[in-house]
Amino acid sequence: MAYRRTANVISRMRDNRSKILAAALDMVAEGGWQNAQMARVARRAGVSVGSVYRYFPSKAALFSEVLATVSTRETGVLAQIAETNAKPAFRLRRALSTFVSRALQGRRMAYAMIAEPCEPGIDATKVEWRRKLSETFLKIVEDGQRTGDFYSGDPLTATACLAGALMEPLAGPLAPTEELDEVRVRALSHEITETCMRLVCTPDAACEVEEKEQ
Amino acid sequence: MAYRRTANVISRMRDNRSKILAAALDMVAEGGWQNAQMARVARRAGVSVGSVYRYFPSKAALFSEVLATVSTRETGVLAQIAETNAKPAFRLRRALSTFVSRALQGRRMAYAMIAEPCEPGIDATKVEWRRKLSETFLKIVEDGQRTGDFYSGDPLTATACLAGALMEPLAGPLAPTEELDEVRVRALSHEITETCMRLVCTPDAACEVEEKEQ
Amino acid sequence: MAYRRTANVISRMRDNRSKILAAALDMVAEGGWQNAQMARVARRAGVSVGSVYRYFPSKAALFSEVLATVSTRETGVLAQIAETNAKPAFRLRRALSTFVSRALQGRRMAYAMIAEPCEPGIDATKVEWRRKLSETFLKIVEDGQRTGDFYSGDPLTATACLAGALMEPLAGPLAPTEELDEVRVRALSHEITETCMRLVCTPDAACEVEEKEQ
Amino acid sequence: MAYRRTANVISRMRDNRSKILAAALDMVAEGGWQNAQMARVARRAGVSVGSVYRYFPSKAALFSEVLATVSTRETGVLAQIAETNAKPAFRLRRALSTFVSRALQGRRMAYAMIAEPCEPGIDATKVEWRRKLSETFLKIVEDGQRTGDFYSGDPLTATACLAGALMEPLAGPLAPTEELDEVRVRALSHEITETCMRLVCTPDAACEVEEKEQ
DNA sequence: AATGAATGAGAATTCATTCAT
DNA sequence: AATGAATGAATTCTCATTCAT
Repeated sequence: MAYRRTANVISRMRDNRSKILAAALDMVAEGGWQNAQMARVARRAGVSVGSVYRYFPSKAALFSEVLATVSTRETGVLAQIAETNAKPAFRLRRALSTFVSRALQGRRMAYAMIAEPCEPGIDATKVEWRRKLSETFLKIVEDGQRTGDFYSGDPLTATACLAGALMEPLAGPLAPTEELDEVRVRALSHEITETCMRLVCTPDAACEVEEKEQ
Repeated sequence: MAYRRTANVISRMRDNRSKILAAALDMVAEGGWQNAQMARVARRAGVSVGSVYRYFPSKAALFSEVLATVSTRETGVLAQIAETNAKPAFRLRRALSTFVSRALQGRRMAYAMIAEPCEPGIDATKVEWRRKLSETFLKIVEDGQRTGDFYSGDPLTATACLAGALMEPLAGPLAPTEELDEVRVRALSHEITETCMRLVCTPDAACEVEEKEQ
Repeated sequence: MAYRRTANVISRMRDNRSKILAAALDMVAEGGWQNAQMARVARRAGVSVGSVYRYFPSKAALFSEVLATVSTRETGVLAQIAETNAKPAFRLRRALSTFVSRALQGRRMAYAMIAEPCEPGIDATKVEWRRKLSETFLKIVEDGQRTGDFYSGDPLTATACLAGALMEPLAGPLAPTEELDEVRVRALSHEITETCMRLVCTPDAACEVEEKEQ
Repeated sequence: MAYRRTANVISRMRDNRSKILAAALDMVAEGGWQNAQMARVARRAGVSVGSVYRYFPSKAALFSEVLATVSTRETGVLAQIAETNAKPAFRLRRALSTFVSRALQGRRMAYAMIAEPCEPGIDATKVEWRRKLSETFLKIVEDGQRTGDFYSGDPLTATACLAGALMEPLAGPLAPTEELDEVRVRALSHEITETCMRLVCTPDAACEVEEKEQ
């Protein structure tokens, strides 16, 4: 009995923690960082404000975790691509276009992650997320440098540039006010991907891949 | 007499407006957007809160102007480089490394301009600053495409990528917590510049320039 | 246990809301709309400013409710009289004199309700109060028109005129600066009532009633 | 020379005072009491803020005078009617309908004078204006009582009631949000006038007059 | 007499966090 | 463990009035 009760309590706790985190994530996904007040999160999660503070020591901690969650999800998708055995240029192109496509879907959240100002306290985690995103490209870049398909040079700088070059041209189009049709999305996606490719990939290697893709 | 009186009043007014703007700019340069409260700005400028509102209709307006001032200053420097008659690749390399160097000096301000979240009301101007920065590279990129030194493709995407690739690898090092020595600054500067070059510039054209530079 | 706890909390909440409302009402009753600052209300109610905002979304909302409370109280008294089975003229006279008497007691509040300017945000409710006051007379007037004791004509205009004719001669005497003795109060009350009677009631019907009253 | 200079100065002073007063009046006539800030008045009058304070010791003083000006203008029109030799009931009806018509033209100003909350400091003058309006009817009422056309009773109360009965039903229709067409204006005007007549005028006397008017 | 820049007290409102129950 | 009422510091913005020039 005692054991089961404990188990229930723990699982209820897990539940609450998850519910709160999910609620917070949803709010950001819908209204960005501005939407994010502790009381609202609590209400949305169906718990009290006090409970939010039981599981998260502060607002910054909660939303940092939200950011980290999304960060992990997105970099996870890219990491899978990075671990393939395909040619580095192929993997890179795939990773880049995947990032752009996913951003242009979940737009509001992507905007929050990429361009929207957030609470100063969450800031550090945002930097971390950008670092992680860079890192995701690291394996691909290193592989490419090894095969000679990619330029040599400090791979950390290269990947950071990659991340920036990927996000910056998205900032405008992701803005909540912007209207995006299917055609524009495709064009944007292609253009950004190809431009970013050049950042690390020699023209020859890049071309070769394109042929293979077809 | 009347003339001088008027002149004095006007110059005092100019003074005050400038003093307020300068104070606001200094505060951002020292403590980022977080430092930015109207009352503090007033005190620092040596005027009353009301006077701040005489010259700037709102907090957002004041700090937008701060942002615009820095933006104009920085893009101005780059624009001068862009208008040179040198080879596009040369101009580009010069512009890129100038941007990085200047950022790594005024670090706190650069961090505010590049990575730190700001008030939503100021955000619009921040977007504008990023757009202007992209635009600064536009002339160079178009020239380079014309001469064939640069890759073809949508120049607007290319310049946005350029801006992102330039700023992103700076975000980490600029963070107020980071320690930077002379050596690291140089390495960083060189590495970022060369990586960004590749985004738009064919390897041949890029090399050629390097020789010329020496 | 749990039940009692909940009950206590709820009753405490009711208490606080009431305390705040009561405090706000008292302040108006003592110093009119000028006395009405959120911080002062909070202090007087013995709660924090934040608590005031927990129960009332804005200053306008709080004081609108104050106004509505008084409005309901006063029109309630009159409505009871209106629903009597007595002759319309009798009911009307009774309602009018009751209104005047009550106003000449709670003078400061009556002044606030009748003559003192209030914040524009509260104004809508003040208009509503005047409308309600008119409406209170509506049943009596319609009954009187049916029995032929009252003049015919648009009853809505008649009741509005009635309300105005009732309040206007009170505005001066209610002014906080004015001194009122018992005699003057009586005379005023009688005079106003009888004058207002004539607005809707034919002389014959009015007289008849007077006899009955004695 | 000196004399003429003085004369000029004085006339310029008169000019300025008038200009300021006129500007203030216009502002109220256009946007009500809310529109009324000293700086705006100054700008509109084409003088400096300081000059406004040269001629009017305070905001309350300025706008009290605005109120008094309009008050005088309106009561003046009514006073002329009151001084006629026509039958009291005729004069009264004429005065009442004139008041209503004029109000339904200059609506914004009428709203400010009758229904809109104003600055507390102007309050006293507003009471005064209402008193003056009452007083305007005094001569007519006294004449009517003398001829026996009007009911007897305290004429001061009667006239105050008259003023209230006249203004109250106007408060709603004058609201800046309300739409008024020609038909409604006529109906309103007639209804209010006739209802107010009954306040002081016996039915017989009132009828007689109507015939004469035709 | 005129100017208008400067003043600064005040007022409303927000929301992360705490803690008694 | 859960609740959610209470807290109150912090911040922006307004505008009548003053006074040096």
